[in-house]
Amino acid sequence: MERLENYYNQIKNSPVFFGMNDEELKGLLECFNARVRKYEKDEIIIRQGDIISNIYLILKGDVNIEKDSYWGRRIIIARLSKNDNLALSFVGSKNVESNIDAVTVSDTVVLILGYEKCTSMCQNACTRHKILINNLFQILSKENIELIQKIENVSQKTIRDKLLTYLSNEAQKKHSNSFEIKFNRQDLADYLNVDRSAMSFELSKLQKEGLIEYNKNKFELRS
Amino acid sequence: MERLENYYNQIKNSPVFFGMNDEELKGLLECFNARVRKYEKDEIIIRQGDIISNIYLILKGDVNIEKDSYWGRRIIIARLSKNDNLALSFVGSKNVESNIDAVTVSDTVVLILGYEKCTSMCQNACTRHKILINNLFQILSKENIELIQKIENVSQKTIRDKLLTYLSNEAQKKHSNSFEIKFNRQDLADYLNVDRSAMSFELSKLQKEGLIEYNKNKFELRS
DNA sequence: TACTTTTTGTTGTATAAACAACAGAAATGT
DNA sequence: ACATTTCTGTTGTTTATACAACAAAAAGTA
Repeated sequence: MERLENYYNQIKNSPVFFGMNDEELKGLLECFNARVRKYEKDEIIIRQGDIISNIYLILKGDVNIEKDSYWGRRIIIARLSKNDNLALSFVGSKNVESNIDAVTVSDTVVLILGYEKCTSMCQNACTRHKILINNLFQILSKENIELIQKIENVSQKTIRDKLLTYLSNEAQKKHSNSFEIKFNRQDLADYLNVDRSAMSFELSKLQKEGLIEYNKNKFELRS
Repeated sequence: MERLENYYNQIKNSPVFFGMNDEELKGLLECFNARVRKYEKDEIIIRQGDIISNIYLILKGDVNIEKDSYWGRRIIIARLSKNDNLALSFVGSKNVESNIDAVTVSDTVVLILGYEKCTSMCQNACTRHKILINNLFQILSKENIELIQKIENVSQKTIRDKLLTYLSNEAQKKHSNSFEIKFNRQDLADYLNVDRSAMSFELSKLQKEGLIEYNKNKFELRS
């Protein structure tokens, strides 16, 4: 059984609670009926159709945001990890059903906050709530920008362009030409929305041409 | 010259100012140095690389959110219209450059609010500011959900599936099997990320097969 | 260590889409 | 009303990708 206290420092430093002092944070965690929950690999945290009224903060592990298309083809919208939030936009849009699944990729620990209850109780009056909503606004902004970047990735017309766009963006995020990606080949293909084998083929072509080098999940962009 | 007063009622009823009384709204407009600006067709309101510190609210007209890909191919991320906001996520993420263009599709009127100035002045203290940030959080949530839906649209593997997914989503939004879309063919193709002529061909095939009927921009889904 | 399962890379073939070029329709301007 | 421009639909050809089937490598298990 995981205890909240084990993660206290991490929680305190997460973007959700940025700018709060200990007192405010502790008050908030109580007000929100904060609890920690553990999931195993391949468990579903959120399902399409769920109504979300909790804030989910990943404390440990990796989670796929997925969507199953009409004929069961899987689309990976995003890969989230430590300090990321799940389905925050459905907390903001009340009574809107989730249009995504959140599926664990590894053993995962999540902090869950009962958003609804607290906001109706304190009427947004307390300082900590003001800080929180400001933070949530900023977090959602970032998510938004990343979704736009993902749209850019999948909107390239060839597999080659999708790969190069994706890898360049990753290099930029990591501030280095050499970096590790979190996707395995199948997941990357589902993220870029292409066939895995065709993508593998294109990857080795890019390597042969000297544009990139890779070994398993370590990639390097060559000038 | 357009005057703010001409749009006062519309502004009052927009999602940005939802839940405010006249006094709060007027105070806010003043505090934000609200002004109205007119754009002609094909003008660029926001450019990639801009730092955004204003809130933009469309009062009249239509605006494309676009991105130019590496070799000048155009991607349409979204088509916005009356009561929608432009680039709100870049207001939330300070000092992040816009990664999109906002381009008018017709003559357009926009309300501009100097977000930065006001928030630094009033320190989030006033009631109206609390209402505002709550509203912005909800608006951003909706945008987020729509971006995910767009990802679903463009992630279909065939033109046919993209069209059917898009048209079904539109029908659902309009609560009717018969509806009008705002895109012309080229824009729709850029939105779905396919070749226009191939898309035209697929549309008429769908019509011949009896799945849809259309005339110009009016579409009907047949069971 | 040997065995099984999962992941990744390779190839050939069928298929769908991009592209180019054009014609007709619709909209716009004079 | 006419000319001009923009938009839409159609077709043939080229090209890239999905798909299937398999081999090799890596990871996991007994």
